[in-house]
Amino acid sequence: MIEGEIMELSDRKKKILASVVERYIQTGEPVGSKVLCEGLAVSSATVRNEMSELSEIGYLEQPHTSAGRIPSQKGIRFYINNLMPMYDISNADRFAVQSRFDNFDGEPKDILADAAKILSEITGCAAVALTPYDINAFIKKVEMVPLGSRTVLIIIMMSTGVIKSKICRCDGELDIKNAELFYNIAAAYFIGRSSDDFNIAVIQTLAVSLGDKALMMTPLLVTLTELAKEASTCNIIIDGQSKLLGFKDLEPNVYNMFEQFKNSANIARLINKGSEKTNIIIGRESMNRAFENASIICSKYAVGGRYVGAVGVIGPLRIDYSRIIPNIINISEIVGNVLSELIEE
Amino acid sequence: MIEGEIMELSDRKKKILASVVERYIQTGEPVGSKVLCEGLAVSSATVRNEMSELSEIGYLEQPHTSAGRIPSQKGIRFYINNLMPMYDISNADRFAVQSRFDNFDGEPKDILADAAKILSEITGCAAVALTPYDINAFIKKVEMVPLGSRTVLIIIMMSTGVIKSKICRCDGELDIKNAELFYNIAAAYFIGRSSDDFNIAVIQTLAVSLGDKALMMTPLLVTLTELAKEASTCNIIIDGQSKLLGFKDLEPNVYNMFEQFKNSANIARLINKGSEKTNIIIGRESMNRAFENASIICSKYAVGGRYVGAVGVIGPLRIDYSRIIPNIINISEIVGNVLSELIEE
DNA sequence: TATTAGCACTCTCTTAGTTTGAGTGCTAAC
DNA sequence: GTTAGCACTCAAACTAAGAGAGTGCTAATA
Repeated sequence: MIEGEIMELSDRKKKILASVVERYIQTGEPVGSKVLCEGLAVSSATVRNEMSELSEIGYLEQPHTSAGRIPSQKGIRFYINNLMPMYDISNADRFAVQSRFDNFDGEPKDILADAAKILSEITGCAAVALTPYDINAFIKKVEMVPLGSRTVLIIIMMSTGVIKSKICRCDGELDIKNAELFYNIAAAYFIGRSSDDFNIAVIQTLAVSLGDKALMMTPLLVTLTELAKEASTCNIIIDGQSKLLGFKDLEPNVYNMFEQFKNSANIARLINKGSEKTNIIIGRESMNRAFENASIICSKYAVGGRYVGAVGVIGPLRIDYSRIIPNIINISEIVGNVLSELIEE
Repeated sequence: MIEGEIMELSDRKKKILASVVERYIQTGEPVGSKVLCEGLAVSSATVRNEMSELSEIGYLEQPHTSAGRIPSQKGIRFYINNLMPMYDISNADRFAVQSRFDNFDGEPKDILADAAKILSEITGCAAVALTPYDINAFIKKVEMVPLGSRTVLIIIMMSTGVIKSKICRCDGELDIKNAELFYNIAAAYFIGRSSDDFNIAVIQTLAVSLGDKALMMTPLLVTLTELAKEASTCNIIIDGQSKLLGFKDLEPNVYNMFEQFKNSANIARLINKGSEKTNIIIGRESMNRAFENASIICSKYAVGGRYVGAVGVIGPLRIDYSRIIPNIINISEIVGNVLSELIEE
């Protein structure tokens, strides 16, 4: 065996590696040469020789000398890239999921919460969903609704379909004139712009130009700016976290994983990684200690032809990839379709 | 010792019980007679006799014959009711928390989320907060905002200060006339009423009376009904769940506890239990297996002079009661004040 | 040359036995 | 009522031995 790294594996080695991975995923136990030679027309000794070579090039490893082999993370990666059979999801399953989104009537985050819930149910793992984030998102509509004499609800709608509202308390009476001024300012400075186009400094400049109306308008504009920021940042929704408690492999990291889940930005980066639609992150590939024994499988959804978010599953390394991957892809496509319908009107 | 149950404990027994509870809370280890006799001017044998009697009446228990004593749940209950010193929270601490709510500008659920967060930080345990629930709550205001030609956002504001909004998709163009009709219906049938006053059946009757406008109005009214229901049900907010993973005592139940947290109604019932402002639930008193090894400490907050919700902490039985209780009470009072200010205008 | 049977070897896991130490309960004396 | 003294109990930490699964290596075989 010279230069294992770039060597093309023999068919028999591939078959053995695939068997080890599949058995390991099923049982969680190291796999010995004896059970493997049943499926191949060779003796256990031959299998042992092959396994020993697969160990040398880092695809298999041994928990200890007298145990069978388990696939290394590198081995799982090779299996996924080259050996894993890819079944398509059955039409029955597809429609079962689809039907849960029919007649959907709500905001993007509700759809994504549902998607995460379904995904968690199907997979038995934790599921993550990201709300749409589009670098080109802009404010589509701004509305205000007076709730009390000095309290208004400000509502913002983004081009991504995201809707957010926030209460704002004013320093003075909010009459028709002030409302009109607010709408004019919104139309002139906010609508059609992205949240990157303004910040507190811009608001201050704007406020100065308003003269004696500044005192009245500033809280409203600050709230609007905050809203735009919030509506433009991608939120993460997690469902079924507690299911991770059931996996022994994850036990040493489960607390850290839970802590990571609070760090939306980190998770979003992980889930959105890469430019491919579907992305699988095996253990240490995440470059995050909390997930060193976890697998993250995610699939981006497209709204209006652009990838703006993703849904995914977080589980143990020995997750049932070939069953779960098509399900995640299916849901990401359904979510994309539903969200696309929402904004096109 | 005749009839232990109703016997008044001697001062020495009280002192011993208190010492056992306090030491156990601090260390988590069974407490032996040797360490206890240091604080009392008696020998360990005397302490052993006393402990043996405290065990007989069920205030102490032994993990096994040759271990020290730990307080039983009944023992902890007695300690809390009769022996625990109650310190008041320092002014510095009080103001530190108060300052985090100054200039608060938002919805009740944001305040409660902040309260839960702070409580979880202070206590190192999971914290729960209930959004205001008032059996006498009524709809104070209804608004609608068109977002697209067939999409409107309906907004509801309750007498409790709770604000909710929801998107509704209509079957036809929503012109001024339809909007006016909607506002008229809202004023006539919804505002001033509680969510118990209407349901799908009422809406159907109402729809029939609308004649050819029914098709247009029904989705709006259904959404409004759903909103009223949602805004009237008490939501629970949980923070710091993952902190429970750190407590060994809770380990066997932590998965079940996490599952329970999804059942808002159950948790709400538990947290709102009793008529006292402050409520402590020791283990099995919760009548819920998931919490049989947990303590729940909660304190109700008042809005406009009525208890409408509560904040609380969930942790192990050996939680530091005397430090945590005043903190929970403090936060519940601050939350009540902030929420009361919000609705009075 | 690739494959295989055979066998010594390694290492975990289980079970049983031992020791240690903390802490108790009881008794008899104070 | 209190205490010193002592036998007793039990968990936890070690040790030892045996079983079992699975390996690596070697020499024979096709």
